[in-house]
Amino acid sequence: MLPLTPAVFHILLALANGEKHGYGIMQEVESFTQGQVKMGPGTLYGSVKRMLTAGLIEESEERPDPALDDSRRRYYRLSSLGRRVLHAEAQRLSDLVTAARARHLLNEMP
Amino acid sequence: MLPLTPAVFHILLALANGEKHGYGIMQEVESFTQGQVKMGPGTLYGSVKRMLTAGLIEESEERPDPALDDSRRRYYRLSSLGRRVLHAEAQRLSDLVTAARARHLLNEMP
DNA sequence: ATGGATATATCCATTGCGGATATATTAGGG
DNA sequence: CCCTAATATATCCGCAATGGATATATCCAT
Repeated sequence: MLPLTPAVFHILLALANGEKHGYGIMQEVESFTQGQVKMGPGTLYGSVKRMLTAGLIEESEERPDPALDDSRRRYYRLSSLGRRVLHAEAQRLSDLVTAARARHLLNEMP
Repeated sequence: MLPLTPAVFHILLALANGEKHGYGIMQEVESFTQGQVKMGPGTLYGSVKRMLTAGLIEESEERPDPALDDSRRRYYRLSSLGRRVLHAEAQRLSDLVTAARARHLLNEMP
């Protein structure tokens, strides 16, 4: 299942903080990457559909305070599989970063 | 230009240690990832061709000691652009790892 | 000399990306 | 109240990347 595509990894990472709706994921990814990664709707909703099929995420039926809600929204959360996959991918990336650091390709420890 | 595909990143990382030939890159990626990432010839040579076009790598004319050489081999090295791109991608990944760690998705510092 | 590993190359089906487009709803200003 | 912009989801489609299959040639050890 690994490596994950950047889109899938960003979506999982955004959901690790708690459930979110599609558009919210898009915004969080853009703000997190300071606008460097702009996920268009095709990528977002296409990825979400594939991730639902793969069992990485689940649609949540819980709605927040109706005053803050929007009836159009569909909320998603990590599945336990999704959390495990995210963990494994983060570990894989961490190993890559360590290797890059060993090759003097990075500034010192964050 | 970022994010890089896993194949391109692995190739750049393998070349950061010094110039290598295609097959050697394949072996290094497989051993580095403990067999988790197996880069087939289609991916390797296809990626190399694209990376030459993009100016990330250059073919090297220098041959090692003829006793250790193999006339079929084609050696590649990082270009200065390739090194800068690799640096930027490593930094990007490092930021992702930091974010993952903040979300308690990783074991402590390596 | 023969076979297996080494080495490069191309083809192609499948998949993922991402811009364009469409449509509906919500919120806010005039 | 109305109109617009932002929000929100969804699909289509061209393009690029992946990776297995295939092909071919060379090197090395037995």
